Amino acid sequence: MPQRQKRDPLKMSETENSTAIPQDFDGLKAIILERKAQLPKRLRQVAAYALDNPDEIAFGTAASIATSADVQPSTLVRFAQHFGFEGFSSLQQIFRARLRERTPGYDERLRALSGNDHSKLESGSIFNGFVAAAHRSLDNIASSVEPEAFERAVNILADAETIYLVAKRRSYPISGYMAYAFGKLKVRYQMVGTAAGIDDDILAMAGSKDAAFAVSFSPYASESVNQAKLLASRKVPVVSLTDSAFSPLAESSKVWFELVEADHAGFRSLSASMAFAMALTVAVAEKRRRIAEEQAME
Amino acid sequence: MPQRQKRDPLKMSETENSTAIPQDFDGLKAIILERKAQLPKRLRQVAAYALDNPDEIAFGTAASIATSADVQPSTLVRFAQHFGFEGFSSLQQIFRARLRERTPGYDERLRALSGNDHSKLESGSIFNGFVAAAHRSLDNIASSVEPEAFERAVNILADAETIYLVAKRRSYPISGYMAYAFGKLKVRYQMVGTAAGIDDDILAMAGSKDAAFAVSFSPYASESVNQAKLLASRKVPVVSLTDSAFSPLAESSKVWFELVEADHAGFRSLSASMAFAMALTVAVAEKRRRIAEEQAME
DNA sequence: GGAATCGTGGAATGAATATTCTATTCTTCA
DNA sequence: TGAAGAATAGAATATTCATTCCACGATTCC
Repeated sequence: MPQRQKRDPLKMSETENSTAIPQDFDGLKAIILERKAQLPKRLRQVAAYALDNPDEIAFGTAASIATSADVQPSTLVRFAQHFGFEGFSSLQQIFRARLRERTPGYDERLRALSGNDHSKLESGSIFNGFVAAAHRSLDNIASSVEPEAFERAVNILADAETIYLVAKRRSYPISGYMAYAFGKLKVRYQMVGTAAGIDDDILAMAGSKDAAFAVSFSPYASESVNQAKLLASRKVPVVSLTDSAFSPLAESSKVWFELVEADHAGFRSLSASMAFAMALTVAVAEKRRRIAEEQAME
Repeated sequence: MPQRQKRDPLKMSETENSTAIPQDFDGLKAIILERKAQLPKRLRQVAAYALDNPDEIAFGTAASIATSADVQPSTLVRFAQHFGFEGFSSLQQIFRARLRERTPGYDERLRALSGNDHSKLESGSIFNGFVAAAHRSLDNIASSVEPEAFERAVNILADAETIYLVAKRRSYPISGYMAYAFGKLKVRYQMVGTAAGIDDDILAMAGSKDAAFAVSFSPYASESVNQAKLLASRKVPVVSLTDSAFSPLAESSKVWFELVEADHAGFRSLSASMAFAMALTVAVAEKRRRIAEEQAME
């Protein structure tokens, strides 16, 4: 990095007026947060980016960071000078020092997970418990979900005109999130079971060109099971996510996944299910994009 | 870093003869140690320096490192090329990546993932990516959520008569799941923003004896932000979950948590958020149970 | 409402950078 | 010993870099 000659000391005093130049990352973060309200538009944009992507600042070049943050390189320099630094490079040193000081040792991780500060407080152990359970759940699906089955599920859903999402109660947030993602990805979908009463009408529109994704964990919501059955009888291919090979959903499904969320104190979170749902959603969208590309080629 | 045109492929094959180019720091370290004995004098000098001062390699320039290691800059380039890299810069990336990935346990998981069957199929890599991202997210919250803040949040919500849940769009599944869990746990709650139009009426019922939990990630839904502001102005304590210190939610919140979900290919799942939400929900319910017990004793 | 200050975008600039090239020194084996 | 090859040092080069500068909008303040 260029180490230019120092600026005129007299001019320096103009900028470093009120507070001292921060010497470490925490100090810098504090000052940025303190002044964030008074910062001009672009500088605030840089501030937000810097605190959200400190690693990028540490390693990137002014040009690359500027592109990522959607700002001019000169804005980065102005930002640094605004906080009393000589230029962008000296600001960058703070971000680099932050990475240097961190001990990337095995010990730290171990302490963070088992014996960290959280366990000192009463609620802390609950927090730790759920984080650990989520880790276990993820380890679980990585091994229990068969790649071939996943591939088949993606193909089924990618070929569908409309994807019907069936989920109730505990599973509902999963389909809710998929609905959100499908919407963003421009994949046509239809949620089943939002408003009471009209479900049958919605399901009546489903045909063999469509597909469905059903989620239900024990104790299985009878509605979801029945709706999956109904769809299967109408030749709509069903992909399902459930927690047991004996799930009533399995019989109605062309492909189904067994996903057991690890629990903490009897409560299960949805961490692994969410990762699975997102993977499936994106994989389907990606597959569709590729199909569309191939068709455009012809 | 200068990205020159590729070298002559024929000349390339001279260098990258036997083994593949290492992709991570551990692999590089192994190869260096393996070949260290056969290395020429200056290259061995560089090898020793590199393994002893990895941070210097990560942050320094070729010139500065060369001076420290008492070597010519060109020697660094030759060293990098000796191990199959295109130049010094690409070797440096390895050292930088090492600092970026703060979690040592994560490396193993990633390698375990990329080595399993999933990577053979096209959709498999997407699946792996999201599982890995979820792991990273969980590692993140374990260190970024302060136990004291968590404790305060639990206290606020446990003392509330009714808990108002504020979330839109991407965050909606989180509050949806909390609503489900609160219902099972017999904690009085009220979702905000389900049916259009009546939100203001619902919020009008909230008072200082209640509390709110708001979730919003960038790009922040203006509705959520406004509703949190409104609640705060009505003396309703607000606990919030968001992804940046710059989140507009932070201003209105008594306690707020910064939780950045790791992304895969630009898509973020909700795995860590779900674990957090569940931990908070159960911790609140647990706290309430204890309060109720204490009152019963009197 | 006009002047003045501040913030911004974008091109210009020279310093610094990684890399290549070549002359020289050091090994190695006949 | 002496030639052939590898390894090295150091200058040369093209590129990239952070920074500066200036013109143009946007605010703010009389």
